[in-house]
Amino acid sequence: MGSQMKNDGVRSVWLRPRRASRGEPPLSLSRIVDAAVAVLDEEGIERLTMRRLAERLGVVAPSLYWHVETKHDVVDLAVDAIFGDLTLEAERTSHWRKDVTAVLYGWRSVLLRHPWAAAVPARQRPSVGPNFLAQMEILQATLARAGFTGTALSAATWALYNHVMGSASTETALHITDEERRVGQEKLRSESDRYPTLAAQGYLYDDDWDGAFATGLDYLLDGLEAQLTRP
Amino acid sequence: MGSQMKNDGVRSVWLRPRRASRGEPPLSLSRIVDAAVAVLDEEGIERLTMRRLAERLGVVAPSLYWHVETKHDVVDLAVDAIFGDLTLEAERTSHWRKDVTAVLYGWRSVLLRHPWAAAVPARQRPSVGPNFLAQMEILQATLARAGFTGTALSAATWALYNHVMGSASTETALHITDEERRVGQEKLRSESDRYPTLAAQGYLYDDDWDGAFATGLDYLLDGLEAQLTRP
DNA sequence: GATATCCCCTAACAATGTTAGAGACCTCGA
DNA sequence: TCGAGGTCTCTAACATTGTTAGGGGATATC
Repeated sequence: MGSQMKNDGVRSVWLRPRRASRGEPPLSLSRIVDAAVAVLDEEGIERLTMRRLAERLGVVAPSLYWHVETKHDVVDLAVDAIFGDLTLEAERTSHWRKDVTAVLYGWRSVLLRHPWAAAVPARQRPSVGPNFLAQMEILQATLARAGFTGTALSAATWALYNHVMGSASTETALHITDEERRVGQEKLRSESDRYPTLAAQGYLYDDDWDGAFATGLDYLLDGLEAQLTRP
Repeated sequence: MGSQMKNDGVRSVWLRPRRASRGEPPLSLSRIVDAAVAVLDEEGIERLTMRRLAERLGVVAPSLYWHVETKHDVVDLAVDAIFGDLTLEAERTSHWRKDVTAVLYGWRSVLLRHPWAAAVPARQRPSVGPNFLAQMEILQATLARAGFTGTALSAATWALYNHVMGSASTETALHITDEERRVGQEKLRSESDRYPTLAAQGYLYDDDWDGAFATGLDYLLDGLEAQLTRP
């Protein structure tokens, strides 16, 4: 019954951690964001708590609110931070397909390295941090250079965005244990009269996500290319 | 300060709602799911709580746990339920593109009518309820009939799935007030040196989501068609 | 040396998902 | 008719969460 915070109240001054022995302050926005990314990577998004985050920084939860307005801010900042690892130099070869592909594979690598990230835009709000906007700029500039304009450009951008984000998010959300997969397969097969195609095809077991991503992307790019050469 | 649940404790037996005057029991799985969909539609996903859900059913929260194991179950069931409105009869015209398009627009209409739904698969787990599986079966059967097999079939299915889900989820997550949009536009324009293409293009303001969805889908289908006619 | 500002602290709050366990009601066999 | 068991809802409580109110120490500024 409420036994977990009692001793904190009695903690004597001598044992209290002295304000960060020297130099750098214990807290700063960038330290918070770095710690948040670490927690998210190691423990997943549903384990990211203001208290856990604070603990990792040697601080208590309310202290974070001096630097941050809300927990959503932390997550938004974390998402944007991981896109900061990507290059800002768009490739500019003579093959726009290659250039676009390079950008998107960069995104994908980020999203797979930080499996919690793909779901965030759907969860609260599409990212509009500087790092992500920079990536969007690169993508759209590449497409514009390829010849897309107006609504075609907009549609192409969103289609590619959705493919990358959607693939990563379903893939990471579907990371299921082999056991669960076996059970699901069993169940699907037992109802193969209702789902004949799914059962035959092995829906959800085939886990060649990289292949599915690449092939799907090729479909999309084929369609985009056709749009360019046609009208 | 804690004034909203106090009178419940004193509520006399006479005022206590008598076990559903007659006939149907107050609770059942399907009544719970229906109520959940209603709450989600009216108040959004972050306002769906077990207590609110229970209240709508004239019941208290713990009672729900007799029928349901966890809140995730409720949401999963709600997602599957709304796909139950769709037809189970796949169209079988001679144009597979039309048939596929019909299926996907059905999905889209469901997701737009229930704007909370698109984010759920990313949030917790892709839907594998019977209604949604039935829709997947229809889609994949249609594609199979069109000539796709093996990994191509799988990639096509996921690409289309991601396009529909991704579009709906970014679109609903991005439903921003005009004010927010204006501010964002302002900011982007003020940094147009950093994001020249985005600023020129009007990234995030152009809100012709239907157009973007349709055009993007056409790109994808063009690519798929090319794949079919080629080897 | 006083004052203000910055930054972290303790304490507490309301809200949430969920569990433990009591008891009302119904069914059914003896 | 009685009682046992099952079905379902209740009250009570818990731990955990995001967040706020406000105290107070350190540091800079005059």
